[in-house]
Amino acid sequence: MRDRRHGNVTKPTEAELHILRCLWNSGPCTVRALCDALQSEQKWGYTTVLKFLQIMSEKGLVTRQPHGRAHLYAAAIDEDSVQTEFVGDLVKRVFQGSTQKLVLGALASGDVTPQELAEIRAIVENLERERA
Amino acid sequence: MRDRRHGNVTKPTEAELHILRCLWNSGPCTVRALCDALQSEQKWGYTTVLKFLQIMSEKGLVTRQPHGRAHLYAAAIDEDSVQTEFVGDLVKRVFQGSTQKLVLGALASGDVTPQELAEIRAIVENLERERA
DNA sequence: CCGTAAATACGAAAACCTTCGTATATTCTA
DNA sequence: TAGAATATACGAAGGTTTTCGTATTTACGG
Repeated sequence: MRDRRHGNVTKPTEAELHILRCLWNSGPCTVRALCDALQSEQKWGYTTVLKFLQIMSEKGLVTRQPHGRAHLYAAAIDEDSVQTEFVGDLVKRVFQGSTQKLVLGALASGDVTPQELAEIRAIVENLERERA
Repeated sequence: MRDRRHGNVTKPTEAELHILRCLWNSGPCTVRALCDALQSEQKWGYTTVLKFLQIMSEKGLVTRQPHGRAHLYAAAIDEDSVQTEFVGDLVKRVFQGSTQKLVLGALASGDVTPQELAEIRAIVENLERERA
């Protein structure tokens, strides 16, 4: 098994992210169920999805267990870890290491609703209080 | 010329980012100057860097103009655009469209200094004021 | 028990990215 | 001016990702 691990988690590819998102949202699925669930965003054939799952299984991104004649696949890593990893990567690669710049960029680039802004402010204030 | 444009900007690859970072920091460079400047982070051969620049030129990521016997290459897109694009992409791909979650993730994952926190809070407050 | 449908395994083609090697053109310089 | 540097152009090898096609196995219905 190839091992591209860097810190602790393998960074999923684009296709793998699609599948993981589905698994995170829907919980463990069979290949068929995944295909159906993905129907709206991806027009993948059955064997394509299966292949991805096999690869992801090898990489340790999903687990699988028998379920009748088929298998149930489940995400083996949680969404937060992946998010944290991608953020860290992005900060290093395009924000020259500055998390602050990333946050600024996100706020600037964005469609952040007033409610979200308020929530973000709350979080920041919380962090500041915690660290005081 | 291949065209992978999605919104308006072509998303640079890993190697391309290294080069762009250099160009953003140093301004227009010859291939040789780039090689030297990259020496610390990348051990690329001359022709490798040249090849990247040729590809990037085709993609519209850099411009070039004659300069003596050689050429001067310059970034054709600014850092902010690229940062914005990558953030937007990340939000869509791993934060299910929520900029807020990205910001939260960044703050959580991170080594953000107290000063940076304060600056971020200021920005948020500013945005809130602007929108009020 | 047999054939049909559904699931899995295997392998491979095409695209993209990284990385050079080599060949060619251009320019100093001794 | 001939040879040595230096630049550029071209092409190709090797790795990863995406995407299926086909072949094989498994299970159920008649």
